[in-house]
Amino acid sequence: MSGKEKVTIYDISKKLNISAATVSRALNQNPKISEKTRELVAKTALEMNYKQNRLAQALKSGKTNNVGVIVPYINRSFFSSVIRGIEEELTPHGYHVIICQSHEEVKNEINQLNALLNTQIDGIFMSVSKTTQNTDHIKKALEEHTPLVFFDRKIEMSGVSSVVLDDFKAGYMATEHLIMEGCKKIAHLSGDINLEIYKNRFEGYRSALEKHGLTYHPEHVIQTNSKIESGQQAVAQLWECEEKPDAIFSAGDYAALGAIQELKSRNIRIPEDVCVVGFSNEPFTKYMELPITSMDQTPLLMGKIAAQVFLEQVKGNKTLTIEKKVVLSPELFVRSSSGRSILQPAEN
Amino acid sequence: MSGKEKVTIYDISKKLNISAATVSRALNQNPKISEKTRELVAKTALEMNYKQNRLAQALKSGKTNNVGVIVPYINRSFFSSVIRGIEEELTPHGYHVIICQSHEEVKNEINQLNALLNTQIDGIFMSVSKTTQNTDHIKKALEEHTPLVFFDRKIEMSGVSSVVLDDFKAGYMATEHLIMEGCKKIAHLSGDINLEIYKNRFEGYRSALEKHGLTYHPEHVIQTNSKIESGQQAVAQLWECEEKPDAIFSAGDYAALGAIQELKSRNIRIPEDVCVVGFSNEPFTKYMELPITSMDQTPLLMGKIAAQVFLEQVKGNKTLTIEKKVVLSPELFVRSSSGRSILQPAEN
DNA sequence: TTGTACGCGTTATCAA
DNA sequence: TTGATAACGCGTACAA
Repeated sequence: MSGKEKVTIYDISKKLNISAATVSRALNQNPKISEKTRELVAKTALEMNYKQNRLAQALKSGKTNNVGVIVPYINRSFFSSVIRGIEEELTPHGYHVIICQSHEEVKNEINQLNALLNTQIDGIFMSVSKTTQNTDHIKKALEEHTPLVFFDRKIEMSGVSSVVLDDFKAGYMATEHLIMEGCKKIAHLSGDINLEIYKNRFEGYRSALEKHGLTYHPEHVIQTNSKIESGQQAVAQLWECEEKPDAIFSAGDYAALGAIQELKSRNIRIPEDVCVVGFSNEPFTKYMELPITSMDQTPLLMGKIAAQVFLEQVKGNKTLTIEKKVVLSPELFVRSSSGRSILQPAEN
Repeated sequence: MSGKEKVTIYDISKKLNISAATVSRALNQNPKISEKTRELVAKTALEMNYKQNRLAQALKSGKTNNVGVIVPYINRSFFSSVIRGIEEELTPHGYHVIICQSHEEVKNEINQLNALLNTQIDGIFMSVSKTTQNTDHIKKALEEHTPLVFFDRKIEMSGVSSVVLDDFKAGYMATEHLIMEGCKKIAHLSGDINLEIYKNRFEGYRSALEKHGLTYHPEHVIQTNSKIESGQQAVAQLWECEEKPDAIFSAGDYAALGAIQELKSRNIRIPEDVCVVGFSNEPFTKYMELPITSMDQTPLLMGKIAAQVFLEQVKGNKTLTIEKKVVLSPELFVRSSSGRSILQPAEN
């Protein structure tokens, strides 16, 4: 009903016969303004349906109050939960979160990153794509002095903060759990070893084997991607070995699911004959008829901490860049796919 | 290495001893500029690592080249696929997509909507939250003359375009499929009837029953939410009826999953004793040991069409608002949970 | 306590 | 073909 065209502080100032500066000050709770005018302006602004033009404000102040998040996919439970964590922490501080997907393609990652920088974002949170080898685009971004926080999948560079999972520990814990369940020949479905996280999970697996005096069989380690099919193929390949595994620790839930499907089709009992552990604690792992044991990465916490690191960075002295590396501990949710000792199905 | 501070067209103009206006024109492929200066400017801009300040440009032009998408949750396969569709269609036109979540809360929906409008977005795509009854915030948004396109969950208002699924048809198809499989007593797990989509699915269900001469039992319709538990409870409730159902058409996949879990725990065979059909074609439906028949909402297409509707709107005459209502046809993926006649498990 | 004037980076209009 | 200048909407030193 009220105004069709955008109303500015100038319109308000004309109506009230005061200067635009006064209106601006009144609206921004500037202390040196009379209570009377402040109220009058507030009232009039409301009446005229005034909306602050954040573009102009941002252009002036150099701050947009927007932060960008770049993730491979938004529909992975892990990533969407991290985003949720960032949102929850940043919203009270007036920040708005812009979400971008790289779809695991560096090309998109570069585009999204540049788009965000061009839009004059106040900070960037990112988890690099699997195909990111060259890091020039990230180095260039750093030159712009936009705070950058890596989470989960980081790239090692000085001056950049990161919040990641202790993937080594996670790999170690998962493997040790399988050993405790009595497994002796534990196979590992690894992810792309180019990514630190998968390398660390693998190292943790290997270390646990060693610690417990189990021999490491290189042919029991199969590289998979996050697809169900690759888990199926991995099992097919593993069962060609003369030494068949009695457990599988998968670095991803989807591959674990595929492995389970393939094992079942071969009439191998789970967990009696083979125990399976996945990674990420995707919701479906607990929905399954045979719920899958999985490693939780505490994504909500990861997002919140990443946001806190960012806030410290912008609140602090701008000229000095602080580098903060946070490492979170994983949590194993033991379910029927590996819980031989569990009598009743777990609640989680 | 190059520049620490932001370089502007003014810096370039000083370096080349030409006016900033000329630089701007050269950069914007303005026809009345000599080829020589154009190249010179382009080269210098690159050298100086010039980046256009989109904020300033947006302030000037009134266009940000950003569009906003508001969905209840980003980690639902359906919504993330729609977003993907919008992205694919809009990226080639230079638009960038800002994603927001309402978490099914009107309060958040209002906040996100206002935040987007304040950021001077060029258009908004939205799927309203379940709790949205009052539509004042949307009406207010319309007054700002920002193109708005509803998808999936719309609110009926004149002058607003929408792209939705033919939910009546979907409900009808699902039910008819069950009838074809020989089911006579089909129960329905409905969603929140306040939302048009769920109401239409229910109407479709009812219409199919009628068409095929089956009696409608009100006690066979249970309202559920999108949680697994509500599906379990619904079955518990249904099996208290004297007339036990021999099929279940659920308006959501999660409720369908819960229903299946409960049926199994009661040793009821699927699909022999009871057939189950879900809705949304969430990925997990085909991962299950017993894959679930589900209705696909062609989300990718829905996103693309919504984007096209938006493009038509901004390309066309601004003063006249066009209203376009697109209705898409659903597609049923028949799987083991209802496919009695299927001998081999379906591929999809 | 309030007003004046300027700048943020860009583009568009008018002259030259 | 190019230059000078105003304008987009806001915030803020400086002056009053």
